[in-house]
Amino acid sequence: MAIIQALRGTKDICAPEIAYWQRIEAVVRDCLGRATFQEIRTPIFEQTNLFERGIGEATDVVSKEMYTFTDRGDRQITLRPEGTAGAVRAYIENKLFAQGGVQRLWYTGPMFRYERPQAGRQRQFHQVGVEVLGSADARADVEVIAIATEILQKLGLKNLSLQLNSVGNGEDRQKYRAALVEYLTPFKADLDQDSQDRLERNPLRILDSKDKKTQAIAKEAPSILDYLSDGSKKHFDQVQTSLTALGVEYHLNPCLVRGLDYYTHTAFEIQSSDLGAQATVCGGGRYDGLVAELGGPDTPAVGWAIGLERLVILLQQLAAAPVNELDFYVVSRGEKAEAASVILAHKLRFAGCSVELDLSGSAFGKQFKRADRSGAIACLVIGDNEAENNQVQLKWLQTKDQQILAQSELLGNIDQWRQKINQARNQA
RNA sequence: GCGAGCGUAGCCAAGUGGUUAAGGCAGCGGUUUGUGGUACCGCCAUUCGGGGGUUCAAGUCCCCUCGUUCGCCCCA
Repeated sequence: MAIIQALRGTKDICAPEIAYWQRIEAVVRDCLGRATFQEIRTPIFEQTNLFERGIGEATDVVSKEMYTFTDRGDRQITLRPEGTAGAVRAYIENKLFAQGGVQRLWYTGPMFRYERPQAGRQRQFHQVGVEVLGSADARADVEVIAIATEILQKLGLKNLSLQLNSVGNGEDRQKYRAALVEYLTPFKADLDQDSQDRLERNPLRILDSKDKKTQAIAKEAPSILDYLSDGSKKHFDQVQTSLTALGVEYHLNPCLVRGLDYYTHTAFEIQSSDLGAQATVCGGGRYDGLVAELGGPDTPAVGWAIGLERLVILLQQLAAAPVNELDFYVVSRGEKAEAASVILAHKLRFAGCSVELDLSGSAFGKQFKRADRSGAIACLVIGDNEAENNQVQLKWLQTKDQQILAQSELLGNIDQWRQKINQARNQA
């Protein structure tokens, strides 16, 4: 009980699981790199102010989920709960807009929200996100959505659905909000408690309540799509037409409302049916007002974030983690032989082989047992005899064939030996 | 912040008030002092997340606490 453990809602990512993370990172880097996105690394904490202004003080994230503290210089500091605000701050502060044209940025790293942990939800979690700044073109929305689907597809994920909506511009939303409140007010007594509370504060969120009675009422509510201005409507039509032309399937969901205040026009989520209650794998949308809100030039933008823990959960359901392929397992016995073993192992690694060296000093029998379990293709044996003659015994673990070689022969023709290793591996 | 379930070895666990806490996997040692995947044998929890209480007697019942899981809320 005296052991110190990781804080609630945080965890260590260890051996078999780490393979999924590395695979995700590789796919993400590849897809975003080819689409000319530049990685940006911003601080993990920022002035509390940034999130209050950017995300919105009334949102749940800001009002009750932030890790906020005062540092030794009396500064109000918050561990970032999401990545967009920091990326936009960096865009403004570094005057990336001065380079002209469109900036395509991506980031990855830990985010922090003080919430009760649950399946697919932690206090420290990780996101990959993209932000395209400086274009109001519907193609930017489409590009970004298409890349998200590409990443998920290349990871082999199934059972995903893209939910799509438009929340219009500020003016559209205000009109719609008034109409919605007008519609809902007569039903107020029939709404669930949370929704009643939200009627004034944040009525749009009532639309995606999980309460059955509320859902039935929300189903008949006026749709935001009927309140879009001509410009908003045209933008959204272009997005939809283009997605269809691309073959990206989507479900129009007028009840989709996102929890951060900065969204305008296109809003979307990619959900999985294999995740339990926290079904959203990727969420994003357009945020044309945020850059100006944070003190930058008026700059339209669109982006998304993917929750990496949730991806890992899905990948784990699909297939076991790949194990590292091992070429050689080196066993040795005796003082001279043991001294030779570490040198041989290192030289083989330097030549490009993967090599595990048995350090146990136990009997050969035990070392062979471990060699067998290591998954290595070949075992290299150095005992007193071999050490005496600068030789090594090479044992093929699958066939049990073995042969004595000069160490110089093995190292001198290592490419040929590696070919044989690969042949043996492919036959297995 | 609210609700429910769970916490026995590194892992999976049996145990539902009564003498010494099953079993399996992994690990270590041996049969086999230079040759593995099988088999057999041995070792591996003075103690059941922590604290308090009830009782002649508690892993087992009660209270508190911590952790964990799932759900609500919210979101990635």
